[in-house]
Order: sequence, then C-alpha cells, then structure tokens
Amino acid sequence: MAPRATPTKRQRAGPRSPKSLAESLPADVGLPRYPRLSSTPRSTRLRWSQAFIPTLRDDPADAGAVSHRLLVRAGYIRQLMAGAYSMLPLGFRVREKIMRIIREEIEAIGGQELLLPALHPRDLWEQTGRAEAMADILYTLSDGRGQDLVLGPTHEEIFTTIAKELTSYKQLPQLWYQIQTKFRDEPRPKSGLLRVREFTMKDSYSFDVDAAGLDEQFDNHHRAYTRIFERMGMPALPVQASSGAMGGSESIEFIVQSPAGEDDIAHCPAGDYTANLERATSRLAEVQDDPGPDKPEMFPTPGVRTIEDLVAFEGGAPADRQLKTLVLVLDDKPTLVMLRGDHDLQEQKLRDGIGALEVRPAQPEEIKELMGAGAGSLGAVGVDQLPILADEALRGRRNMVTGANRDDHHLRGVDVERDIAVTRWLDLRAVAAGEPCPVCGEPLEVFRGIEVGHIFKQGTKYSEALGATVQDADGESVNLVMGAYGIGVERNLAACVEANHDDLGIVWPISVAPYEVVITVVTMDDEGAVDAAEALYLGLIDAGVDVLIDDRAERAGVKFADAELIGIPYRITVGPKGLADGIVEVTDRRSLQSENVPVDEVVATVVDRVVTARV
RNA sequence: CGGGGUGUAGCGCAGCUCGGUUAGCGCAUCUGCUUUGGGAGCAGAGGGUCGCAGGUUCGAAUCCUGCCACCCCGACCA
Repeated sequence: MAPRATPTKRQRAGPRSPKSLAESLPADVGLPRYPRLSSTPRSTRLRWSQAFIPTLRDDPADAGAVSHRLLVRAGYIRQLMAGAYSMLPLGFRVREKIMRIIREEIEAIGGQELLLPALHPRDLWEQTGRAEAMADILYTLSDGRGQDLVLGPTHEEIFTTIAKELTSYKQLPQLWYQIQTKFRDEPRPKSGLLRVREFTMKDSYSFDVDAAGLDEQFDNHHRAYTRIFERMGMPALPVQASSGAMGGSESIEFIVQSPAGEDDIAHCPAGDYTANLERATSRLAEVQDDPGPDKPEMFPTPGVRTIEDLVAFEGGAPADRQLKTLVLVLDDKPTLVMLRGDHDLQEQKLRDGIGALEVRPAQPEEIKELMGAGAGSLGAVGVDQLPILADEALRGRRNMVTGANRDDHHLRGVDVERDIAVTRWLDLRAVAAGEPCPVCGEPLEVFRGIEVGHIFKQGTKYSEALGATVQDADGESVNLVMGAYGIGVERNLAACVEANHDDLGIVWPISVAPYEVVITVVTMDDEGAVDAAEALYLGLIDAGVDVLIDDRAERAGVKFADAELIGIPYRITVGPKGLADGIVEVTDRRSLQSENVPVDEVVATVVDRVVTARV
C-alpha cells in the first residue's frame, strides 16, 4: 500500500519549498481577493507530494461493500482489526466536515454540546436493567480496585444521571448532545465502516416536563436530521421503526437505500407509507372461508412435514388455508406461535409485542416432549398448557388445516376462534414485497437500506429507573420525559460513499469532500505550469477554498486517476498546452465534463461554483 | 454461536497435493537514464519471524497437533 506521495526532486533540493515559492511569486500576480469563507482550517497548505494519501491501484481483497473498497483504496481508512478502523488524513477531514454539519443543525434546534465519559460504572447499567438487556454487546472490564466497568455503547444512563440536577419545569426544555466514541461488541462486524465495534456517534437527549414537549423536540430532530442528510448529499427516508432495546413509544429511523445495508424497508411507491420490516404492516385481501364441519376432523397425512407438502398432498389445503404452528422459547418460556401457512414470522414484532429479550426456536426434543409430535405435525387445537400467540391475519378464519400433534396426522375444519385457546392476538407476520400498502393499497416494494440515524421517544423509562424528576407547575414531582437521537458519524461517511460513487471512485458532495478543489499540475518540469498552479493555489486558499495541489512528480494519468479515485469535486488542470493559450481546464467530478477557463478568471469561476455548491 | 474460506514483502497473488539449494511473480518503493495532457520504458536495488506455538524429520512455507487472526453466509444486532 505504498503511498505515491513522495517529495519531488525539487522539493528535496530546497528551492521549491512552499515558503520560498510563495516568496518567489511575482508581487503582481493580481488575483482577486475574496472574503474568507468557512472552511476547514487545518493543513490548507499541505501539498499532495507531502500528504499521506496512500492510494492503491488494486482493490483490497477482503472488502465487499463499495464504500469499504473505495475508502480503503482511496487512502481514507485502514483496518486495525475486525470492526476497528483508523481514519487517515482524508478520512479524518471528511469526518470533521460531517461532524460540523451535525453540530450546526443540532445547535440550530437548541442543542448544547457536552462530553461524557466512555468509561462507566457497571452499577448504573444494572439500575436500568440494560446490563442484562444489552449484555451481548457490552464491553465489560474491571479496574485495579476490582470495580466493574463498562464501555458505553450509548449514553442514556449518564445523561440521565446529570439530568438529576434539573429541579424545576422552568429549566425545561433541555437538549443536550455530544459527539463521542461508542463501543459495541458486535458479534459480526462487517462492510467496512458500516458495522464496527468502536465508532463515533452524535447522540442527543431531550428532557421535557410532558409528552407535548417531547413531541416538539422529536419533531425538531426529525427536521434537523432531514437537513443533515440533505446537506450530506444523501437521500434518507424517514421510516417507522422498532425501538428494540432502547425502549419507548415511537421511533423513526432514517434510511439510505443501499444493498450494503442491513435493514429491510417496506415502501409504498405512492409515498404514503415507509416502514422497517420489523414493524411494517400491509392490507391483506379478505379471505372467505366455507363454514366447514362442526368440529375438527383428523386425517392421516403420511410423510407430510412442511406447508408445501400439505399443499401438494391429496386432500390437503392451499397455504393460505393452513395454520403454521411454531414452538418458540421466549425468555425460557415455551410458547406456541401461530401464523397463516404462507406467512413468515417477523421475530422483532414478537419481541416488541411481548417484551421478550431472548427468542429461540425450541429444540426437536423439546418439541416432542411438549407436543407429543415432531415439528411437521404440530397444531394448537386442544393445547391448554402453553401460551398461544396468534397473528391477526388468523382472526375469524374457519375451516383451516393444521397439525394434529400426532405424527403423520393433520386436522381439517379448524375454526381458529372456536377450536383454539388463543392467549393473545398480535401482528406477527413479515410483510412481503407486492402486498398492498396499508394506506393506499398500492403494491409495496421492499428494499435494503443503511440506518444513518434513529430518533426515539423514550418517555420516562430512564428517568424513572434513575430517579430524575422535576417539580411541575403544580408543585408535583414528575419524571423527566425523554427522547434520544443518534447519528453514527463514520457510518454516515460510508453511506455517503455508497450513495455517491462511480466506476472511477468516490464522488463527494462538496459539503463533505476532504478538499473542494484539486489543482493538477500536468508536468512538474514546466516552470510556467508550476508557477501558474501555485498562484492559483494561493488564490484559492485566500478565498477560503479547501484546495489541494497535486505537485507530485507523477505522470498526468496517475494524477487524474488519483484525483478521481479520492473524489474531489472540482479539478483544475494546469499544463503548458493550455497556458500557451492562457487557459486552464476545470473538470466537474460528477459529470466528468471539462471546460476551458482563462487563467485569470479561474479563481473567481471556481470560487463561485464552490460557494454555490456548499450547503 | 453454527457453516465455509483465507493467512507467504506495503497491496494483490503463486509455491503446499508429492518435504530438499540463497522462497518467487505483478503492482508499489529506491537509484540512474529515457519519457512526460489519462495509471510509461529500460537497467539496477532494497524489502520476508512464510499468522503463532509445539511436533515429525538429516531437512518443514510444504506433513501432524493445538491456538490465533481476518473474510463470507447464517444466527444475532439501540
């Protein structure tokens, strides 16, 4: 992975060092002056020849996701171990710009920045029950005194602890945030920056005296997040989501469509419904059942083990007339779960619906012992010793077919409500692509996406557990009503690449590009080209543009390819040919369109374009 | 956690089945010359605990045992 960045002969020799070059410029370069625009202040004068930008000619062998491949190849990141990445200078700059956008937008809705420790006493996590609930991802350690510690995977506990100093409703609302490192022992880190074990997160927490206040802060975040992702050049869809272990009443996640993502999203093309499959619903066609017999009838079904077997079996039934019976162990409690034969269980719905932490299928031996038959012949008819959870789609269904709890036998004529002692009705089935939108009936599409942000209404879960209260206007002590709002910084960086690249490399939106402009000096051996390029460089720096000058003693082709790979939005190509006619070339990275611009106008032209493109 | 795969120079790989000189190739790097507007050519050079540990053997990158790491699929995942 050797960097191509090497000092040129001239620089090693000395006379072309940045300082002496600047001094050597004619006094009347005559470039217009612009007010300094907001820009990353550091390293503005670092030249490519000295920059650590270790680009690779070949793709890394073990990178699957596009963003992973490009970020490694273009010299933005390097892996230290599974799920832990170093940010190289280019990656660092992009990360800084993303954090700046996030800060601006959270400050704009009243956020106050703080910084909390990453190291927490385990006690605090015991108090909210999450030491257990999140045990599998929690990094735990102990110090020299034997105190148990955890590395924070999120910071509700700590923010709430600080919020205990709030005493009056008059101090509310409060909106606190930090940008800080999180640690999560992901069982399977993957896809480069998309799923890691150590990462930076912007997490904000809102504190209000009532639900109305929370609603307002939640909506504020919804708007702020929309702006953040727009500014980053990523179309992100707000999606109804499961709150999972975070708890709370409502949550919306923001999803960038990408095959590298891990979430499946049901989306109505008409635009009026978008939901994570973990909680998506659809409108199902009504099914008309024949009355059927007065009571279930057993019939032999030799060799029938699956729904499909029974569809094909003489005297069987189509899948939507079958009852699928699953034996699951929910937090050590065996439970029957019933779905229509052609429906799949959405496990997160089950978790959310009954508040279970651990869900696993029962072992074959357990099933045999509980039900008296193997998994291919199960049914809920006559079962009274186990809880029975039934999917809503089975309500009112009659004359169904299901297993008889006797191997190689099934029951027909089952009336769900008459014959089965359903403990609870729940929405448990996974929506499939093509099913009708619950709002308008259009067929839903299902796609994969990356979760780039998630906002939660948490209510009083944490304030209750930790005793964070204020007095309201009536002098009553009430629990703080909380919301929590997260954005993963590096994951956003990767998602941005997923959404902005082509065959040649990354195509950064100007708002987060490590440099806004690269000046490519075609030949370092042509003094005229070098001098002109350096003059443009200084002019753009003066104008507050983030500009990189490619002063390497490389061939033009190498410089062009690298500029495209690392994805700088504008390239100014300076070479003797053009200069003979008084022009340089300005190339737009996204369209790859070039145009000739007179040398003495190019700073103004490019500054204008950059400023317009900044958001 | 289950299944599969891979560890040899900065990166990408061959060599291993069938043990035997100083362990190779491409890219990258360094030196020189030539070249120079789309990943140059020639000549020369540097760079390796062959993932780790143990074992078998006169001799191990190669065979055996154990361990570790990384990748992919699944499970899992605020």
